[in-house]
Amino acid sequence: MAETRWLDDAEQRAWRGYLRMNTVLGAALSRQLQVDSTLSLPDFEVLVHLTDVEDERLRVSELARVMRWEKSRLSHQVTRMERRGLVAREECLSDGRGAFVVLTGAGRDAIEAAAPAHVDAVRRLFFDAITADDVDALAGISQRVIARVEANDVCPS
Amino acid sequence: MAETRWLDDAEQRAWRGYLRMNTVLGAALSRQLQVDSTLSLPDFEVLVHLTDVEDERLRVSELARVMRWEKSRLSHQVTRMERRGLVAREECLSDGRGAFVVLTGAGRDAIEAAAPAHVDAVRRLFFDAITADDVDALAGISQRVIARVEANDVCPS
DNA sequence: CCAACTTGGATGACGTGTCAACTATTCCGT
DNA sequence: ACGGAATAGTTGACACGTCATCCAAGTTGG
Repeated sequence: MAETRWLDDAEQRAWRGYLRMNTVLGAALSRQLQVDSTLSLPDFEVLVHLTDVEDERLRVSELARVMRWEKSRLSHQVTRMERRGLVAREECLSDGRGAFVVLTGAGRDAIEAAAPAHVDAVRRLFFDAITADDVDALAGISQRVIARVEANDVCPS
Repeated sequence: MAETRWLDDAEQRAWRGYLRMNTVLGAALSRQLQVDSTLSLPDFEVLVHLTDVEDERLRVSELARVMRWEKSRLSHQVTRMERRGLVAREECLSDGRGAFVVLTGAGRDAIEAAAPAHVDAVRRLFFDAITADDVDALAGISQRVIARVEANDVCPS
């Protein structure tokens, strides 16, 4: 490998800014959820995907796939959520190995209560701070970076 | 609160893209470090700040301040790094409560070995994927969002 | 049919982060 | 000088993520 090319001034500004935006925005949104609701950000994501489907139930592996989570991560998360009654596990009759994750009434209540304030926070803290051009620019940047990273990874999906 | 205004199409694209860029880029960079070095991303950050100062030593609270980490978080991190010999704690003579975090030889070796590949990864996965205009746009977006979030928080810094 | 392989999922160990509680020192007003 | 408040730092409990491992149930080739 040739000698390392370090970041120039503009790049440093952008990189540090990006990192810091991530941390402060992520922290603010997750704190907002914890304060205004009974849900964490990971809880919220799981419940969003469950409410999105017909029967409010999904096979564990299918849920992991659409969320792009590792099976193990989802399994741990479901264990924690099950303990609090937000979801339930149910066995799959047609495949003895399989399991469903099922939305419970408490889970539905929780996300319905939490969603409006969360969306408001995203709008208030993010979209209200930037212009329509910024929105498009960011969408483009994201797509290009994602493509680059995934081309770099072993990416057999 | 009036009824919630949900995200429109362009906003959804930008938001999902942004979130996904965060996760894939963060995962790729932290995996790169773990594979090519003996350091994690948090290890790396701590060591960067220690190598940045004159004596390669900082008071715990000063280090926490410049990194914008909670004291508690830093204390846990230092405990783990101390266990691996990357840093050491030293008591402060002029203030009986205080403590220094000191870079060790092993810590210096570790970050010198890890830094080039990490910077290369940032360039390759991020800056090589976007244009100079994108860099400036992102810096601007970040600044505005950070300002907005910090205005929203209780922000007595 | 059955042994090898694959797949779905759970689990345990450990690193990381937050929050709340705690200890020990220093500071400060009277 | 002394008692209460602020400060420095650690600790423990718990949530979250990753990795490696394990197990049970399905699949498949001979």
